[in-house]
Amino acid sequence: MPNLTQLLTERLAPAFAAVAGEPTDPAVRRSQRADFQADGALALAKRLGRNPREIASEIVERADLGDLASAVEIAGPGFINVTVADDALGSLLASIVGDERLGVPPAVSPETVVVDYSAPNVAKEMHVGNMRSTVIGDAAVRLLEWLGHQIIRANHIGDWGTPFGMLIEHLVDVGETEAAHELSVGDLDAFYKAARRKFDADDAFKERSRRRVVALQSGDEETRRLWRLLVEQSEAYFMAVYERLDVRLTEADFVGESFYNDLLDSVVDELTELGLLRESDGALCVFPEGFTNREGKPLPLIVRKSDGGYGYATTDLAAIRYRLGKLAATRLLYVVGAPQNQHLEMVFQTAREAGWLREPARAEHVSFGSVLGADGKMLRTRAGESVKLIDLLDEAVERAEAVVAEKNPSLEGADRAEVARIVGIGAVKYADLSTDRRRDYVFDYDRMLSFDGNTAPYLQYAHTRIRSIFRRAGIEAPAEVDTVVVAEPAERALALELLGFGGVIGDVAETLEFHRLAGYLYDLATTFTTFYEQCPVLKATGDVRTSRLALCDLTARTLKLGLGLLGIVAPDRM
RNA sequence: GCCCCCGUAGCUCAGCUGGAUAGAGCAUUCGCCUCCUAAGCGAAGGGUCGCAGGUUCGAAUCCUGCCGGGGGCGCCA
Repeated sequence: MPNLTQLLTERLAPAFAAVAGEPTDPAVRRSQRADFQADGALALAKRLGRNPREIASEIVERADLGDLASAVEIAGPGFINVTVADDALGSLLASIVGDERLGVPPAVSPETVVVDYSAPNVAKEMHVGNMRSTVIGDAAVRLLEWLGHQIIRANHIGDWGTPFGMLIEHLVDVGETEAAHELSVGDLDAFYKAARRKFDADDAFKERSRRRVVALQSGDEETRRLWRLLVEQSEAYFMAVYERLDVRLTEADFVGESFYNDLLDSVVDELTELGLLRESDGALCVFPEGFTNREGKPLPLIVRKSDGGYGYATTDLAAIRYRLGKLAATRLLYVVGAPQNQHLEMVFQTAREAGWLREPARAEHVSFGSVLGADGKMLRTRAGESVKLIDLLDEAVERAEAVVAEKNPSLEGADRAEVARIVGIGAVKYADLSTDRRRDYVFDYDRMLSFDGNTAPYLQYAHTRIRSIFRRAGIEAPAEVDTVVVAEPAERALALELLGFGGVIGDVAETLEFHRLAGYLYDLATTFTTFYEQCPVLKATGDVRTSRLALCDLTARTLKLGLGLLGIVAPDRM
């Protein structure tokens, strides 16, 4: 069952086409004056050089809205206002009562989508920047998977490059057992910094590190073993953080930079054959169309450094070629911070020029802004260091537990701890997902854990409140209904809101603007509470009671599903 | 110098391909618990949509130029 906006668009489209002489978008949207308004007549009038109200009335005469609309009016300069018939609302809702997918069909043409996200660096702490990538990427994975796409999770961890000479030498100095311990308990920054300190202060160590890089790159077995130890211990730690965060990433999703090592030579070969490489200051570069440097000259993407080594650009090119070729993906999502925008666009453009990236395949930079502290600057500890993600999460859960303990003293022990975890983690994720990802946002525990406003706890609570209706009454939600009664204004408003879910999902699947889904869920929850205040459920009788129960259940399921697609759990009680 | 992102109520944010009197939450003020969880609901006040032009029936939204904030601009990733 398509969503209402789509349904109205389909019904109006023939009339628009007839008047326009060609396919024309009716431009249907929700309205404050009526249920929906179609604004297409105005644009059409401009194009035809005619009076918009006349156009609108011709369209209305021709349009066959059948039983869908109870009133169609022309207002203002030429808006077509549509009031949906109560019977239509009732039967549309009834049709999704028994549907697990709430009326949202799977994608018509499923794609293979690679989602590149999280990407922490080996032997480096996970911080809030990794969190945004992880949380947004996880939401993308959940949503697109639910829509039936084939998802390949790509955790492009930083497991290669010059720092590893230094890290391995430090590992040797500290001793494998001790180093493994340090890394697995999550003291990654200390390990990295110690190595860095020695590297900066000790020339002999620096020299050892350089030789070690060469050994690593030439495949020296002992060096590779030590390297793998570093990677594995770090991965074990990352997995612990992912578990805490409750995201879908698994061990199998670690496909680090090192994975592409063997493919780098062939990337250079292919780019050479294509004539895309040029030598510049000793380095081999691609100069993708449309990018210039500060002198206005073509901007290079350095494919091979003047010392013969490869950098991250080459790895990214190998990865995009691999994903489009070997993995046959048609959609590539790079959930990476905004500063990388130009680099990624250059990689995409190069892939186009190389013929790897062709329609209908597409690559998208799912860009995001920074997490700021209360001072409006990048989030830091009092000591000025970047905040460990795991500490951030622990504090959120701790604060959530205090709030839960205060609000609901009857919840104790393991139950309370579990609710605190769900609320705390949910609050952090929701704060991240509920504002436009491109913008920076201020990290504020008090606001994100508030039960008022557009927060996870508010939505989670709205869900539990509905569940408690059924629990207290000792009844099940109706498995099916013939129709849903929408006599009261609050019932109508809720019905319209519920039927908007599919449209939002489609929109977000395309734009990956998860704050729109968040905003929808918040609107739904507030619309529900109004309904709940004005329309007694358990005290109602007959069909009214049944349909109100159905409205409650549909709301709860929509909230649970919607939050679930954002990676947030909606508990039954809290 | 060039490029990208951002600028909306005191604060934190929405505002979907330009559409009707710019919406929430917090904070402030007022009202509502013999009634399905008051962890809630209702109402009020609060806006030169950074500034100035332009496009048009119509601009927070599109274009141009400024102002302010952040980021990027060749061998780190």
